[in-house]
Amino acid sequence: MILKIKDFVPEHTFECGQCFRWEREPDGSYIGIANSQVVRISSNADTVTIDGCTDTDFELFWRKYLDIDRDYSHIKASVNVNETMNKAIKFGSGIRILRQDFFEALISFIISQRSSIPKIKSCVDKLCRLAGEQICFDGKNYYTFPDAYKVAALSEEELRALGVGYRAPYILKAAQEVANGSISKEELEKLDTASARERLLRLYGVGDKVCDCVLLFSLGKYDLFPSDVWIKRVMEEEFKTKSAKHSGENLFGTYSGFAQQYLFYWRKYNNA
DNA sequence: TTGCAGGGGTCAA
DNA sequence: TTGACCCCTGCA
Repeated sequence: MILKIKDFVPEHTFECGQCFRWEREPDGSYIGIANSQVVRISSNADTVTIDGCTDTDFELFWRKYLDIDRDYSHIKASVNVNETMNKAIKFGSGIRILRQDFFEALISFIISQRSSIPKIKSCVDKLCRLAGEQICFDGKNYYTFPDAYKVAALSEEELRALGVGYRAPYILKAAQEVANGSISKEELEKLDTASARERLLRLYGVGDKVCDCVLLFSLGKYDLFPSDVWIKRVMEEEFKTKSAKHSGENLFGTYSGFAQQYLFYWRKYNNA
């Protein structure tokens, strides 16, 4: 599958902190797994190649997952409000916000709290190996993210053995609530952003940051501006404000999530 | 080798 | 508003 597309650089999209299951290969391509499918994505100039994906797979899943139909040049123009944003947008010019699975995002971002990206990836990978389904791609084995029933059936001890520490009971309770239907993607999708936040925050172990990441990266609530240490730093340094989330959402409105990703990626990885 | 600080937070007091 | 929390990594 070969696409003509602007504003999509695999490195920017898969390394900007929104996802934990895409790995860079020696040739610069990325292999990842979503929707029980493994694919390899590479790019040059205005062309993106997806290996391991049929036309049907693309239309049914990857088009939406990769946010192919969104006009990012319009978004960039809208959030380019000052010199800082201009630099951040140039630095992460190929970022796209993925539409990830709700349950996977929920558990992954619960795991992410007070943890580094390599550690998060390692824990998520161990969880998938423990409870996911094996898929072979290019001679190697990959594992799907387990569904809520599988995770809910694990014991707290099994989860702790993955290295998630005090987050084990958070993961277990969240999985149980999704498995028994007391919270669902469908329910949250129907709610406006404020109501969806209120509902998701009722989950034990889900605070402001995790909540906003889940809603932004799996349900497309783009008016959220998840605020972590990096965003707080950049908002304080460049925008002279201490209330990062509030200021970001006021400034960027319906495009807050995109602005947040450009700023996060720039502040964390631009060491110039 | 050992010790310690800190990492994409959240809960409870 | 503050301390505790689980585990791992990097660095004296």
